[in-house]
Amino acid sequence: MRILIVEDNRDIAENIADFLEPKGHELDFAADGVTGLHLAVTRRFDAIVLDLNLPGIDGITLCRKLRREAHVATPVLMLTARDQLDDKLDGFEAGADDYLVKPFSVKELEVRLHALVKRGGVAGNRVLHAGDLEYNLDTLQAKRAGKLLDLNPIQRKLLELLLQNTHRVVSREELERHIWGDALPDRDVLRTHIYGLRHAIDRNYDTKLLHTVHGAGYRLHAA
Amino acid sequence: MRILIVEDNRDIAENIADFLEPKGHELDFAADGVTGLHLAVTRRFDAIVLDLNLPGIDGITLCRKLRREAHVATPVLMLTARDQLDDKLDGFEAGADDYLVKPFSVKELEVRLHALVKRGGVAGNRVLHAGDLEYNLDTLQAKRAGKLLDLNPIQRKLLELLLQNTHRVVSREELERHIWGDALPDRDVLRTHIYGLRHAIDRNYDTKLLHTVHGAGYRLHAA
DNA sequence: GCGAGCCTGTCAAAATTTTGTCAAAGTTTA
DNA sequence: TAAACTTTGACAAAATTTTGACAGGCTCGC
Repeated sequence: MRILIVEDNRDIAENIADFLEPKGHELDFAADGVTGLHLAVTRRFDAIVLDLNLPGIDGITLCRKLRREAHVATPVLMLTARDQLDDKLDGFEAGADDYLVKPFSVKELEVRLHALVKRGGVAGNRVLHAGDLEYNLDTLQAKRAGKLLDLNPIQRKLLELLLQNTHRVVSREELERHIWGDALPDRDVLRTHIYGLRHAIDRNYDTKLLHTVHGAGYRLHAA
Repeated sequence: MRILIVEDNRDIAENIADFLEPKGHELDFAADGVTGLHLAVTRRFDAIVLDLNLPGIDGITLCRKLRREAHVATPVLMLTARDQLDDKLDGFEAGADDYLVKPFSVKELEVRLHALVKRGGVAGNRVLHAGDLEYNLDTLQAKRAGKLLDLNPIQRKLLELLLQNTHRVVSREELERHIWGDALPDRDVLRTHIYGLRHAIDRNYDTKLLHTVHGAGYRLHAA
């Protein structure tokens, strides 16, 4: 599961990480409300763990914004201190789906997250766009002008990163790291994959979307 | 709210009563599983509080019977001891909607009950669909084009997760964790089970529903 | 403006990885 | 014990990734 942890207490965050990451969950962290909100709306998560007390924006406000303004339906689990029991009702009112009282067992957290995701997992449906090109992160389908494109895994990863950065040039190295992590290949394999992606995306269309910026990288944009 | 408390510990039951009854809730009590089950099916409640350890029938069994046999959809909140954390997963699997670890604050119990009822015992949707394929979570029967399919337990779990995510690609790892939890098998057993499920679902039909997304996972969808 | 040297595009064949298939051997359950 | 279920393993098929070789394009110093 992809989980966002919004928690300013480093110890708690680490505790959670130590327990959940070995189990194969992917975690992202935010130490304050603003960062948390930003991550929550720009990326896709299966669940969000939200501390009630945060620097910047407090948890309840964040949750409310998420639901009312950003229309993000990702399940939210709130962390509250024992003496904030009364705030919980507000939490539910703001759109939280569950909560946990500190101190809590990480195991319990995991169980609850599972339950949440199982129950409400429908949310998602994030789609990236650029011109008449779109890419659905859930179905992993890419379309151009409504027509399905046939992409292989590496092409999909390339497209994902490029679409998340349509506003700027993405360097070769960024692309390489996005695909291979730190184990970069020792030859210039990327060239071939860009070639393939370009074919898939632009071959049959007049307006080209994938542009090369010599010496800098690539950029995906209409016009 | 009308609430059924199934709890053999008299002290705990009294505690709950002392807190909730003055607030205007109507409580019924059962001190063992059989009585609890009987009350749960013969009367109407807004929520049921269920101890995991009960004389007669244990909580999980009771819950499962309630959902699978008696088709009662009333929200269930389970009470577990700290060291029964592992049972919780079973609890959710059996159809519980929430749980609380003993010792707990009665106030917290009330908050959770409120949340559960508000959510409307949403659990609802006990039948999952995709195209002309359907799977009933209560009876555990799967049908394609109205015809019963013969599935084994692992195939059912696969189908369940895939149907809960008809819109998106489900990774091999997600599927594996759904079936085996953290004790993943060290060989690629999943392959064989997917093969089996595919046979059961698609073999005799023209439109295939179970699709492989190479390098990413599987996806169940019509068309 | 000119060419050397680097960067990038092109493509097909080879190498590798992933997935499908199925029967037989083990294991659990009724 | 029999029946049902799960795991193992071996091979086939499909798809993807890498390799390598050559061509064209871009930049920069001269």
